[in-house]
Amino acid sequence: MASLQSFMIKLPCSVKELCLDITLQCGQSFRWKKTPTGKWTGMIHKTVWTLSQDLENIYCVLHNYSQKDDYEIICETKDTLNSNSMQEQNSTIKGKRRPNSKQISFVDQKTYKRKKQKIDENQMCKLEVKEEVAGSVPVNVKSETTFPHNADVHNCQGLTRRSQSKKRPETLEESQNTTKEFNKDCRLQHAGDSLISSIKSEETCEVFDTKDKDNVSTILKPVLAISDLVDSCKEDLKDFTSSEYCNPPPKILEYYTQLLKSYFRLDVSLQDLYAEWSEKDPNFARVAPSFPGVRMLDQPPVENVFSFICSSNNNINRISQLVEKLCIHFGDVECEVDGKVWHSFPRVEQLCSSGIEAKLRDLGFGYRASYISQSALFLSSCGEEAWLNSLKLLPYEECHQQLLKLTGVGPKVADCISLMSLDHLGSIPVDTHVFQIAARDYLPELRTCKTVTAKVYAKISEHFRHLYGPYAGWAHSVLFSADLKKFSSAKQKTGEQKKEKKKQQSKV
DNA sequence: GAGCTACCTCTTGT
DNA sequence: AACAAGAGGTAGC
Repeated sequence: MASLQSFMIKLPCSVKELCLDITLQCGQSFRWKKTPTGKWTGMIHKTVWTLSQDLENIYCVLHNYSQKDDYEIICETKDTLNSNSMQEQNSTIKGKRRPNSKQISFVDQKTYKRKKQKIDENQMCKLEVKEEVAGSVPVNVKSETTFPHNADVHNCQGLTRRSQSKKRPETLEESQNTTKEFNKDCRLQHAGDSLISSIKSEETCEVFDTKDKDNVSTILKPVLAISDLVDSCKEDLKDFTSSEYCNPPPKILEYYTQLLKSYFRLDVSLQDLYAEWSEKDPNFARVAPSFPGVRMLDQPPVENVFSFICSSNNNINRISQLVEKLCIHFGDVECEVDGKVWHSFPRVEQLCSSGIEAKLRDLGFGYRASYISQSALFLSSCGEEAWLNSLKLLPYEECHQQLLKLTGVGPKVADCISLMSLDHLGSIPVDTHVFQIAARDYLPELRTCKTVTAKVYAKISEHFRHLYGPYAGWAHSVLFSADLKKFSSAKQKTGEQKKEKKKQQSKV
């Protein structure tokens, strides 16, 4: 394995805009693992990250950064990033990206890894060029102190920002000062030490009152273990002063920052959308405060296709196990983090090998084994990821129809893929949960239906699309998260259910 | 075309 | 302990 380095990117992003704890375990993505310290480790395309957050920022540590990537990233993204930002400007209204905008996916830019293998032989020559491109930044020197780059590229529209961007330090002394300054800045400014200690008791979660009365209290109430959040933040402050991180050139930071922003779709202002949906739907308004920052990820389509083929008749835990098996047995080794080896999600060609169906059956995929092997062959014949990406340009209905050609992909899975990796943000995947929610809270006439037939499916998805508009799929995921069993403790602690619990306890 | 059922395996509930 | 039901469905009849 090439020598790999780590660095950290701090993304200014309110927990109201992105809540990792909900977003990463509400069944969109199956590869994020929560560490004992409450952080999240997982992969974004071929990069391995550990993420944590406090109320105002997301801290992202990249584990498998290789300086060998520099040259290609700098050269290949120079144009695409520019064209992307231009497209973003063109397609942005009041901090929101227009749904179905024909934006070039970040995934398309990430083919550099494969190309990288081809030019590895010429690496030395390339690296020399790289230094010229990168300018005066000493990419090969591991700095004594790390500077958390809070560059302008981090500026997300519609997101709250604590600190303004700072000038990059020129000398070691400057760097140290800036680091100190940054650490000071990075602390929970609204929450003093007394708050940090008091916040650990559960009661104070309800009255999380700070100088910022911008309803932080109502947001973070029950669903998050706030003490965990604060603990993890404290730990990150320690991490920032660590010398284990390298100091990559600004272009590289820009590239990876863009990768993160793209993955989390941070160009969309969630708070605006929540307000809009709450106005349209009292039920949403009731549920939303306990489930802030539930955001649709922009995931690699190939990974999504096979992950959701595994999802049929399975719960999230088991889907995660199956996806993990796919990666371990057919993907490439990327790096090791805290003793765990991370594998990339297999490419289509890796899922086309002979005898794969039998192997998958042995691994416990059951009847999904043949779906996976057939779909892999189909994708291989029609252009793999490029074909999937081309579906972004089609109207939603056509995209949906095309996806149904894949064996093992029915209406629900097709909608998951459309919504989570093909930019069709109005797609509503109707599963048993959504069916139950719809019958219970929106369409009582469905209560007599035993199963989700095509007719019922269409009725439910159209209802939600009409109710919520172009980002209906995002709103649906909030309702879906609120209904998930794993978050039921959050619901229990809210409102009347909490009172009922107390009553019952006092009776005993 | 609408509706029913088998399908793999694992977890959860009784 | 043993068994049934259900799990973010789909294909085939």
